[in-house]
Amino acid sequence: MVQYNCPPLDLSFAALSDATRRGIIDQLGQGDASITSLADTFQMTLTGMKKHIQVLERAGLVVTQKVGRVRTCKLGKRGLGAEAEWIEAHRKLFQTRFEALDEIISELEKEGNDEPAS
Amino acid sequence: MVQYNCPPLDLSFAALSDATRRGIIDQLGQGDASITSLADTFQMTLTGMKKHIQVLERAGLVVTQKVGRVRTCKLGKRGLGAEAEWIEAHRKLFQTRFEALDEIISELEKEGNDEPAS
DNA sequence: TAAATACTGAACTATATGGTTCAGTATAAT
DNA sequence: ATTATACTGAACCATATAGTTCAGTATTTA
Repeated sequence: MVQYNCPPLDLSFAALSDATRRGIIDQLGQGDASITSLADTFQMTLTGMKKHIQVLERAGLVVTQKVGRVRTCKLGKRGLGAEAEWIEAHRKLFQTRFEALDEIISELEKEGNDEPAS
Repeated sequence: MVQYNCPPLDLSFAALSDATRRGIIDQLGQGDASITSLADTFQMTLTGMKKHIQVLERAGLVVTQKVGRVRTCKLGKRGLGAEAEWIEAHRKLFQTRFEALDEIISELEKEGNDEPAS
Protein backbone atom coordinates (compact mmCIF):
# COMPACT_ATOMS: atom_id res chain seq x y z
CA MET A 1 0.00 0.00 0.00
CA VAL A 2 1.24 3.41 -0.91
CA GLN A 3 2.21 5.60 1.99
CA TYR A 4 0.62 8.99 1.71
CA ASN A 5 2.42 10.17 4.79
CA CYS A 6 4.10 13.54 4.38
CA PRO A 7 4.65 15.27 7.73
CA PRO A 8 5.99 18.59 6.40
CA LEU A 9 2.88 19.14 4.29
CA ASP A 10 0.71 18.20 7.26
CA LEU A 11 2.38 20.84 9.37
CA SER A 12 2.48 23.59 6.77
CA PHE A 13 -1.09 23.15 5.52
CA ALA A 14 -2.29 23.04 9.11
CA ALA A 15 -0.30 26.22 9.80
CA LEU A 16 -1.90 27.90 6.77
CA SER A 17 -5.42 26.88 7.80
CA ASP A 18 -5.67 29.71 10.31
CA ALA A 19 -6.44 33.25 9.12
CA THR A 20 -4.35 34.83 11.85
CA ARG A 21 -1.31 32.82 10.83
CA ARG A 22 -1.80 33.67 7.16
CA GLY A 23 -1.98 37.29 8.32
CA ILE A 24 1.29 36.88 10.21
CA ILE A 25 2.93 35.66 7.01
CA ASP A 26 1.56 38.70 5.18
CA GLN A 27 2.93 40.91 7.89
CA LEU A 28 6.38 39.30 7.92
CA GLY A 29 6.47 39.75 4.18
CA GLN A 30 6.52 43.49 4.86
CA GLY A 31 9.34 43.17 7.35
CA ASP A 32 10.52 41.33 10.44
CA ALA A 33 8.52 41.77 13.61
CA SER A 34 8.68 41.05 17.31
CA ILE A 35 6.16 38.93 19.18
CA THR A 36 4.89 42.07 20.87
CA SER A 37 4.26 43.98 17.65
CA LEU A 38 2.51 40.98 16.09
CA ALA A 39 0.39 40.49 19.22
CA ASP A 40 -0.53 44.16 18.99
CA THR A 41 -1.36 43.99 15.28
CA PHE A 42 -3.59 40.95 15.72
CA GLN A 43 -5.03 42.08 19.07
CA MET A 44 -3.99 39.06 21.00
CA THR A 45 -2.03 38.28 24.13
CA LEU A 46 1.72 37.72 23.87
CA THR A 47 1.22 34.11 24.89
CA GLY A 48 -1.39 33.57 22.21
CA MET A 49 0.83 35.07 19.55
CA LYS A 50 3.78 33.02 20.71
CA LYS A 51 1.75 29.86 20.13
CA HIS A 52 0.95 30.91 16.58
CA ILE A 53 4.61 31.63 15.96
CA GLN A 54 5.51 28.21 17.33
CA VAL A 55 3.08 26.57 14.91
CA LEU A 56 4.63 28.50 12.03
CA GLU A 57 8.12 27.63 13.24
CA ARG A 58 7.34 23.91 13.46
CA ALA A 59 6.12 24.12 9.87
CA GLY A 60 9.36 25.87 8.90
CA LEU A 61 7.47 28.87 7.57
CA VAL A 62 8.91 31.28 10.13
CA VAL A 63 12.23 31.46 11.93
CA THR A 64 12.90 33.45 15.06
CA GLN A 65 15.90 34.74 16.90
CA LYS A 66 16.01 36.21 20.35
CA VAL A 67 18.32 39.15 20.88
CA GLY A 68 18.25 40.65 24.32
CA ARG A 69 14.66 40.46 25.43
CA VAL A 70 13.18 40.74 21.95
CA ARG A 71 12.37 37.74 19.78
CA THR A 72 12.38 38.73 16.14
CA CYS A 73 10.29 36.70 13.69
CA LYS A 74 10.95 36.44 9.99
CA LEU A 75 9.89 34.31 7.08
CA GLY A 76 11.63 30.91 6.95
CA LYS A 77 13.96 29.98 4.12
CA ARG A 78 11.95 26.83 3.48
CA GLY A 79 9.34 28.89 1.70
CA LEU A 80 6.21 27.44 0.14
CA GLY A 81 7.80 25.39 -2.62
CA ALA A 82 6.59 21.98 -1.48
CA GLU A 83 3.07 23.28 -0.97
CA ALA A 84 3.04 24.98 -4.36
CA GLU A 85 4.20 21.72 -5.95
CA TRP A 86 1.49 19.64 -4.34
CA ILE A 87 -1.21 22.16 -5.16
CA GLU A 88 -0.12 22.57 -8.77
CA ALA A 89 0.16 18.84 -9.38
CA HIS A 90 -3.29 18.24 -7.98
CA ARG A 91 -4.83 21.22 -9.62
CA LYS A 92 -3.99 19.54 -12.91
CA LEU A 93 -5.52 16.37 -11.58
CA PHE A 94 -8.77 18.17 -10.92
CA GLN A 95 -8.70 19.65 -14.41
CA THR A 96 -7.91 16.33 -16.07
CA ARG A 97 -10.79 14.78 -14.23
CA PHE A 98 -13.13 17.43 -15.54
CA GLU A 99 -11.88 17.12 -19.08
CA ALA A 100 -12.68 13.42 -18.88
CA LEU A 101 -16.22 14.44 -18.04
CA ASP A 102 -16.18 17.30 -20.48
CA GLU A 103 -19.48 16.65 -22.12
CA ILE A 104 -21.29 16.71 -18.82
CA ILE A 105 -19.44 19.71 -17.44
CA SER A 106 -19.78 21.86 -20.52
CA GLU A 107 -23.46 21.11 -20.63
CA LEU A 108 -23.80 22.26 -17.05
CA GLU A 109 -21.82 25.44 -17.70
CA LYS A 110 -23.99 26.39 -20.65
CA GLU A 111 -27.01 26.59 -18.41
CA GLY A 112 -25.50 29.50 -16.48
CA ASN A 113 -22.18 31.15 -15.78
CA ASP A 114 -22.40 30.21 -12.14
CA GLU A 115 -23.24 27.06 -10.33
CA PRO A 116 -25.75 25.11 -12.31
CA ALA A 117 -27.22 23.85 -9.08
CA SER A 118 -30.82 24.92 -8.91
CA MET B 1 -13.63 32.52 -14.13
CA VAL B 2 -12.07 31.91 -10.77
CA GLN B 3 -13.81 31.15 -7.50
CA TYR B 4 -17.44 31.89 -7.03
CA ASN B 5 -18.79 29.65 -4.34
CA CYS B 6 -15.44 29.46 -2.59
CA PRO B 7 -15.37 28.32 1.02
CA PRO B 8 -12.72 30.07 3.06
CA LEU B 9 -9.10 29.03 2.76
CA ASP B 10 -9.33 27.95 6.38
CA LEU B 11 -11.46 24.96 5.39
CA SER B 12 -9.48 23.86 2.38
CA PHE B 13 -6.03 24.20 3.96
CA ALA B 14 -7.31 22.34 7.01
CA ALA B 15 -8.70 19.64 4.72
CA LEU B 16 -5.31 19.36 2.99
CA SER B 17 -3.40 19.12 6.27
CA ASP B 18 -4.24 15.43 6.65
CA ALA B 19 -2.31 12.81 4.69
CA THR B 20 -5.31 10.52 4.36
CA ARG B 21 -7.38 13.29 2.85
CA ARG B 22 -4.61 14.21 0.41
CA GLY B 23 -4.54 10.52 -0.49
CA ILE B 24 -8.29 10.55 -1.07
CA ILE B 25 -7.83 13.41 -3.52
CA ASP B 26 -5.11 11.41 -5.30
CA GLN B 27 -7.44 8.45 -5.45
CA LEU B 28 -10.39 10.45 -6.76
CA GLY B 29 -8.10 11.83 -9.42
CA GLN B 30 -7.94 8.30 -10.79
CA GLY B 31 -11.69 7.95 -10.80
CA ASP B 32 -14.80 8.27 -8.68
CA ALA B 33 -15.10 6.03 -5.65
CA SER B 34 -17.59 4.91 -3.03
CA ILE B 35 -17.15 5.40 0.70
CA THR B 36 -16.65 1.66 1.06
CA SER B 37 -13.86 1.43 -1.51
CA LEU B 38 -12.09 4.45 -0.02
CA ALA B 39 -12.43 3.02 3.49
CA ASP B 40 -10.93 -0.20 2.17
CA THR B 41 -8.06 1.55 0.40
CA PHE B 42 -7.14 3.56 3.47
CA GLN B 43 -7.85 0.77 5.94
CA MET B 44 -10.37 2.64 7.96
CA THR B 45 -13.93 2.17 9.15
CA LEU B 46 -16.75 3.44 6.98
CA THR B 47 -17.62 5.96 9.66
CA GLY B 48 -14.07 7.26 9.78
CA MET B 49 -13.93 7.62 6.02
CA LYS B 50 -17.28 9.36 5.97
CA LYS B 51 -15.90 11.98 8.32
CA HIS B 52 -12.94 12.62 6.04
CA ILE B 53 -15.28 12.95 3.08
CA GLN B 54 -17.40 15.40 5.03
CA VAL B 55 -14.35 17.53 5.74
CA LEU B 56 -13.45 17.50 2.04
CA GLU B 57 -17.03 18.31 1.09
CA ARG B 58 -17.23 21.25 3.47
CA ALA B 59 -14.06 22.56 1.83
CA GLY B 60 -15.66 22.09 -1.59
CA LEU B 61 -12.86 19.80 -2.73
CA VAL B 62 -15.11 16.78 -3.11
CA VAL B 63 -18.74 16.36 -4.05
CA THR B 64 -20.83 13.28 -3.40
CA GLN B 65 -24.06 11.83 -4.64
CA LYS B 66 -25.97 8.94 -3.20
CA VAL B 67 -27.57 6.57 -5.67
CA GLY B 68 -29.32 3.60 -4.17
CA ARG B 69 -27.28 2.61 -1.19
CA VAL B 70 -23.97 3.77 -2.66
CA ARG B 71 -22.54 7.24 -2.12
CA THR B 72 -20.16 8.13 -4.92
CA CYS B 73 -17.41 10.66 -4.26
CA LYS B 74 -15.72 12.76 -6.92
CA LEU B 75 -13.47 15.77 -7.11
CA GLY B 76 -15.29 19.06 -6.69
CA LYS B 77 -15.52 21.49 -9.56
CA ARG B 78 -14.14 24.21 -7.34
CA GLY B 79 -10.65 22.81 -7.68
CA LEU B 80 -7.60 24.30 -5.99
CA GLY B 81 -7.50 27.64 -7.75
CA ALA B 82 -7.89 29.83 -4.69
CA GLU B 83 -5.27 27.87 -2.79
CA ALA B 84 -2.84 28.01 -5.70
CA GLU B 85 -3.34 31.77 -5.89
CA TRP B 86 -2.61 32.31 -2.22
CA ILE B 87 0.42 30.04 -2.26
CA GLU B 88 1.88 31.60 -5.40
CA ALA B 89 1.38 35.16 -4.20
CA HIS B 90 3.08 34.40 -0.93
CA ARG B 91 5.81 32.29 -2.39
CA LYS B 92 6.97 35.43 -4.18
CA LEU B 93 6.79 37.27 -0.90
CA PHE B 94 9.14 34.77 0.71
CA GLN B 95 11.59 35.05 -2.16
CA THR B 96 11.58 38.83 -2.12
CA ARG B 97 12.20 38.81 1.60
CA PHE B 98 15.22 36.54 1.26
CA GLU B 99 16.81 38.63 -1.40
CA ALA B 100 16.47 41.68 0.82
CA LEU B 101 17.80 39.98 3.95
CA ASP B 102 20.29 37.56 2.55
CA GLU B 103 23.10 38.45 4.89
CA ILE B 104 20.94 38.27 8.02
CA ILE B 105 19.50 34.89 7.11
CA SER B 106 22.92 33.39 6.61
CA GLU B 107 23.93 34.79 9.98
CA LEU B 108 20.89 33.13 11.58
CA GLU B 109 21.83 29.80 10.10
CA LYS B 110 25.32 30.07 11.54
CA GLU B 111 24.07 30.63 15.08
CA GLY B 112 21.51 27.85 15.30
CA ASN B 113 20.90 28.38 19.01
CA ASP B 114 18.68 31.26 19.99
CA GLU B 115 17.95 30.27 23.56
CA PRO B 116 20.36 31.52 26.20
CA ALA B 117 21.49 28.56 28.33
CA SER B 118 20.07 30.23 31.45
C1' DT C 1 19.05 50.08 42.36
C1' DA C 2 14.26 50.19 40.87
C1' DA C 3 10.96 49.94 37.47
C1' DA C 4 9.39 49.01 33.00
C1' DT C 5 9.57 45.91 28.96
C1' DA C 6 9.57 41.47 26.46
C1' DC C 7 9.05 37.23 26.64
C1' DT C 8 8.10 32.39 28.71
C1' DG C 9 5.74 28.50 30.92
C1' DA C 10 2.12 26.28 33.46
C1' DA C 11 -2.52 25.65 33.88
C1' DC C 12 -7.12 26.16 32.47
C1' DT C 13 -11.31 26.44 29.14
C1' DA C 14 -13.73 25.34 25.13
C1' DT C 15 -13.96 23.34 20.89
C1' DA C 16 -12.27 20.49 16.92
C1' DT C 17 -10.06 16.35 14.94
C1' DG C 18 -9.26 11.57 13.93
C1' DG C 19 -10.48 7.65 15.09
C1' DT C 20 -13.37 3.88 17.14
C1' DT C 21 -17.77 0.84 18.27
C1' DC C 22 -22.47 -0.09 18.19
C1' DA C 23 -26.97 0.19 16.68
C1' DG C 24 -29.59 1.38 13.38
C1' DT C 25 -31.95 2.37 8.17
C1' DA C 26 -32.32 1.75 3.33
C1' DT C 27 -31.35 -0.88 -0.69
C1' DA C 28 -30.04 -5.00 -3.44
C1' DA C 29 -29.51 -9.74 -4.11
C1' DT C 30 -31.07 -14.55 -3.46
C1' DA D 1 -39.00 -12.94 2.75
C1' DT D 2 -34.32 -13.25 4.20
C1' DT D 3 -30.04 -11.85 4.17
C1' DA D 4 -26.15 -9.22 2.86
C1' DT D 5 -24.42 -4.65 1.61
C1' DA D 6 -23.71 0.37 2.11
C1' DC D 7 -24.18 3.85 4.55
C1' DT D 8 -25.57 6.82 8.75
C1' DG D 9 -25.77 8.74 13.44
C1' DA D 10 -24.83 8.81 18.27
C1' DA D 11 -21.61 8.28 21.64
C1' DC D 12 -17.18 7.82 23.23
C1' DC D 13 -11.95 8.47 23.56
C1' DA D 14 -7.51 10.75 23.13
C1' DT D 15 -5.23 14.45 21.47
C1' DA D 16 -4.70 19.07 19.37
C1' DT D 17 -5.93 24.08 18.78
C1' DA D 18 -6.96 28.69 19.98
C1' DG D 19 -7.24 31.28 23.25
C1' DT D 20 -6.96 33.06 28.14
C1' DT D 21 -4.79 34.36 32.95
C1' DC D 22 -1.25 34.43 36.17
C1' DA D 23 3.23 34.08 37.78
C1' DG D 24 7.45 34.16 36.72
C1' DT D 25 12.64 35.36 34.31
C1' DA D 26 15.71 38.18 31.77
C1' DT D 27 16.97 42.58 29.94
C1' DT D 28 16.70 47.53 29.36
C1' DT D 29 16.03 51.97 30.91
C1' DA D 30 15.69 55.65 34.20
